[in-house]
Amino acid sequence: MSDEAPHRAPTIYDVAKAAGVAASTVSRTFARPGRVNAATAERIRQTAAELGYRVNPIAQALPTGRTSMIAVVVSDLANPFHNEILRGAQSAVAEAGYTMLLADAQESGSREREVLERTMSTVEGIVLATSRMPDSAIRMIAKQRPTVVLNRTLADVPSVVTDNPRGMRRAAEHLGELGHERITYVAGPEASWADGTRWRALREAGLALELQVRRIGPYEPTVAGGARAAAELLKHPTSAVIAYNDMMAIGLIRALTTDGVRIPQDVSVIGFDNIFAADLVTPALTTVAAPLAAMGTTAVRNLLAMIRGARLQTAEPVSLPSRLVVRASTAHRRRNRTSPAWGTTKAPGAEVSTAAGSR
Amino acid sequence: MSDEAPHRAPTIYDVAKAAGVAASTVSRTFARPGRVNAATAERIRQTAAELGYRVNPIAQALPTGRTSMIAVVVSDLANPFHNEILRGAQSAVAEAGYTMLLADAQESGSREREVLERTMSTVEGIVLATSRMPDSAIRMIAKQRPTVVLNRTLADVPSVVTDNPRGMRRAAEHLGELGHERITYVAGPEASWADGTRWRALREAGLALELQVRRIGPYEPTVAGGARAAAELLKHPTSAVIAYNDMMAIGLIRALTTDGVRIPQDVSVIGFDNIFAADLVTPALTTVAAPLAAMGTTAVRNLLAMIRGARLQTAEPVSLPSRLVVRASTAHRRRNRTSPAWGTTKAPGAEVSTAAGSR
DNA sequence: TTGAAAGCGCTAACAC
DNA sequence: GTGTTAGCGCTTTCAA
Repeated sequence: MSDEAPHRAPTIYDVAKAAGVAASTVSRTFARPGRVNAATAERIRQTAAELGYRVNPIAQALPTGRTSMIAVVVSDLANPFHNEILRGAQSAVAEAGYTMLLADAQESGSREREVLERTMSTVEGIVLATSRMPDSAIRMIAKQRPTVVLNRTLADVPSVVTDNPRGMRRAAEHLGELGHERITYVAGPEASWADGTRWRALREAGLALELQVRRIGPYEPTVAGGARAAAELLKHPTSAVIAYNDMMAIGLIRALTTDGVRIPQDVSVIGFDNIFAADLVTPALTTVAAPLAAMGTTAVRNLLAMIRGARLQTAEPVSLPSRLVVRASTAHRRRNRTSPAWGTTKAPGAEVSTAAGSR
Repeated sequence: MSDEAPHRAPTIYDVAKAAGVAASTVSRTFARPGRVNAATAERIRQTAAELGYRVNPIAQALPTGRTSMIAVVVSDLANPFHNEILRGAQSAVAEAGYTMLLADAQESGSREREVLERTMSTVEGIVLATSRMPDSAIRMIAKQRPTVVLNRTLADVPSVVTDNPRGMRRAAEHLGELGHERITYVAGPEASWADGTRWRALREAGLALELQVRRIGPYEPTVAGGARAAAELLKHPTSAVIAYNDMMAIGLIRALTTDGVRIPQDVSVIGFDNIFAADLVTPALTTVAAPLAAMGTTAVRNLLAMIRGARLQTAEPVSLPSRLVVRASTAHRRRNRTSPAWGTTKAPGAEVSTAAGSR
C-alpha cells in the first residue's frame, strides 16, 4: 500500500555518519557530556534530533549493566493497602528517571520467588512490599541485588516500616481515655511481621496503661476475615476492639452490626492503615494511619541510594511515624452495658447471640 | 573479609565449555528445544543447572528485539478503579511469561507521553488504561508498537471497553421500575470517553423508557467532585441520580446526607464501576459493575495476540458486559415527597436547602 | 578531544 | 544435529 520502507530506528551510527564523527563521540555526547567539545556536541545533538534518534535502553544496558529499572513486588495487588504505596514508589522511581517493573505475588511466596527469578537480572534493585517469602529467601535475593523490604524487618536487609508500637500505643491510650478497660486484638496472618509487632505493642501498652488485653485469631486480613472474627468476639465481648487492619475492622463492624451490636455505642473499633475506604464506611473508621505513599517513596529513594553505591550501614530499619485518625467508630464506654451481652439492642429479626452464644 | 571472587553470573559460554559443546547449541537448547539432540540437550540443562546459569534477558533482547515486557500505563494509580484492572492485567502478563512495566501518568497527558517516550523502545507492546492523551498522540504510539487502549475507543487502534450503553440502560430501567420519572446524570470529566457514552446512553434510555433525564456537571471524578455536585442537584432536585462513577456517587451521597436528604428514601443514587468501597459505604451503593479484572486480562491477551502477529482486523472495540448490582442506595420513589423540596426531612440543625436554594 | 577496535551475552544464518 | 561466524546498539579502553 505505501512506499515507506520499514523504518529501522536510527542508531548511534546513523547519527555519527550524518554528523561526520565517530560513533564513540556520539555515545560520549549522551553519556559523558563533559568529555566532548561543546561545538561538536551541539552539532551531534542537532543531527540526532533531526533524525529522531533515541538511545536504545537495552543496548545501553548490555555493556553497562545499567537498566534503569527497579522491580517492585507486592504480595497482593488487589489489596487497597498497596495502592498508595505503589503510587509513592512510582513517583520516586520516575523522578529518578527509572522505570518500575511491577509484579504481583498474589499472596503466594512461591509465585513471588518465580517472578523474582525471571525479573532479577533485569533490574538494578528490588523493593519487596509485604513479602510472603521466608527470611532466608529474602536474604538470598538481597545478596544478588540491592534490596529494600517494606513492612517487615530483617537483619542485614534495609527496611522501611511504620512505627507500629507508637501507633498501637496511641490507639490504646485513646481507648483508655474513653474509659475502656478491656481490649480485644483481632489478629491478622500469623506470617505477618506487622501482626507480631502490633500485638506485642498492645500487650506492652496494656501493661503501661493498666488495660486488660487479649487476642483472638489469626484470621485472613480481609473483610471476610473480620466478619469471621465477630463470632469469636461475641463469645467473650469487650467494649473495645483493635483489628489488625482496616479491612478486618470493616468486616468486623459489619458482622457486629448485623448481629444488632451498635458501633460505637456498644463496641469501639479501631483499624490500621487508613485505607481509602476507612473514611467512607459507616461509622467512619478510627484507625492508625500509615504514611503509605511516604513508605513507597522512602523505600525507593533508599534503594536508589544503595544502587548508587551508598552502603547504608545503618542496619536499623527506617521507621516512619504513624498517627491515630479518630473518626466515628470509637466512643466512650457506657458503663451500664458492657459485657456480658449486648442482646438488648438486637435488631428485629436478627438471630440472638449472647456472650455464651455457640456460633 | 571473604575469599569469594566477585562471582560473575555464568554465561552461555561457561555452560558450553563445561558441557563440551558450542555456545550456539546451548542457546538452541533453551530457545529452540526441538532443534537439538535430546541427549545433549539434557546434558546441557544439567550442567546449566549445576552452574546456576540463567539466560540474561537483556542480552537476549538485543539481537531479537523480544524483551518479554509490556508496558501498562494508567492515568491515575491512586484511583481504586485501576486496582482490579491492574490485577487482571498483571496475571495475564505473568501467565504469558511476560513482565509488566507499570507507569502512572498522574492524570497528566504530558507526563504520559514522557514516560512512554522513555519506555516504548523497551517493551513489545503497550496497554493504555484510561489514557489522557489526545487521539493523535495515541495513534502515534500505536504506529510504533502494538497498542491496546482501555476504556476508550479510537478508530484503527484496538480497544477494550465496557458495555456502557447496556449498563446505563439497565440502570435506567431499574429506576423506572422503582417508579422514578426524572433522572439527573452527574457528569464526570469532559475529556472522558466513558462520560460521553454514558450520558448519550442515558438520553437514549430516557427516550425509550419515557423518563425525563438531565445532566449536571462536569465535575472531577472524585468524592470531592460528587460532593460539589450535590449543591447543584439541590437546585433542581430529582428523585433519582446516576453518577459518572462510584467515587462521585459516594461524595454525592455524603453531601446530601449532611444536608438532611435521606438516601434512598428521598433520592435514589446509582454509581458506575463497582469499586471495592461501593459495597462498604452506607447505604451500600447500587452500581453498574464493570468487569474490571476481565478488562485488564482481555486487554493484555489481545495485545499479546497482536505481538504474536495477529492483525486483529476487527477494528471493532471489544465490549465487555457490565451488570447492575442492586444494593441499598436505590428504592421506590415516594409519591408524596418528590421535588420541589426534601426540606421536610431536614436533619435537626442542618441548613435548610430547597429547590430554590441558592447555595 | 577524538577515533579505532574490542567486547557485553545472546541469536541467527550458514556451512559442515 | 552441531559448530562457525557475524552481528544486535552501545560503551570503553587505548592510541593518536
